[in-house]
Amino acid sequence: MTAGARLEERWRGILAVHARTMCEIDRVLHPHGLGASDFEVLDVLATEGPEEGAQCRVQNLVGRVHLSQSALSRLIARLEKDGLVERTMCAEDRRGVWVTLTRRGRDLHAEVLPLQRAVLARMLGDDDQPTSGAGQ
Amino acid sequence: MTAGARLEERWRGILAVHARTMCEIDRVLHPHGLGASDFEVLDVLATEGPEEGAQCRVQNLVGRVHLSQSALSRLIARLEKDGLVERTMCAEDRRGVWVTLTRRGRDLHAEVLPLQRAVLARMLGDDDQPTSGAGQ
DNA sequence: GGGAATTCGTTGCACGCGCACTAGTTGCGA
DNA sequence: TCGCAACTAGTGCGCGTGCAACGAATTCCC
Repeated sequence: MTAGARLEERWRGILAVHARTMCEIDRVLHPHGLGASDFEVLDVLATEGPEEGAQCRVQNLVGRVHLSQSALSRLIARLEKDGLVERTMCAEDRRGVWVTLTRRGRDLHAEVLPLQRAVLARMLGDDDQPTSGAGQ
Repeated sequence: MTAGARLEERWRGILAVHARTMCEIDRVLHPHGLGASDFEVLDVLATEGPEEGAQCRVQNLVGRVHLSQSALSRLIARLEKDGLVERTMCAEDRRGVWVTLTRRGRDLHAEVLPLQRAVLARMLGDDDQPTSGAGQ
């Protein structure tokens, strides 16, 4: 009984932190034409292959971001339209698609990374589970 | 530098737990015609006023669930359409709207609460921050 | 008392998401 | 060699969400 309530409380804390942080990341990234999911993909791409021209399959990305394949597919299409990534056919397995970060995408990621980190520091570093109605 | 990476790691952990738990709650609740947000509202309503006929303003709900007013407004409309809540005019402040849990809504909440708690126990009770690629 | 500013809930609109399905490719066994 | 299952990525569709604008009611302040 108390254990259930404790779990509930913890869950609400996670919900609160997630909502506020996500919302803030969105707000900070929006002026740069990105959403939180967009950044997540860019970040994975930049982390996976720091060197120029590093490639990554869509399938590989699905496991690392919290999106369905369809959502990821469309998101990559938007990113490509904005010139941040490029899609190239995989010669070895013609079903697969290589996704590569363009120079522009890499630069944009480097530009907004500090902003995202600042939000994280502000939201997570301070307190991470305001138990009851602490702040607005 | 390391602090930033640590923050990033923690954030990814929160993201992962949130996504998996939320998704699982959705899956468990869906057969009962509810989504995670629906349950959240029902739960707040049931917690706020355990007694029959307890009322709550929409405005009051906005601060407790992580949704915009517009989303909440439509959600309540859906809940009302399903006969789980009722909207009545507030005589004192005619702008406001009282939201009351119906008998059916209260019963449904009592029915699915254990399911949600079970998911929470399974997702949160076990481990809450898988540092790196621990599980699928 | 009367008009401006504020608050409350709803609605028009566009967009991102997941589910189910499709098209194309590969691997395996008969 | 053929056929079938498994897999990869993309697409049609419906839906829930947030932003901005709106109408209605209230409060403030002169």
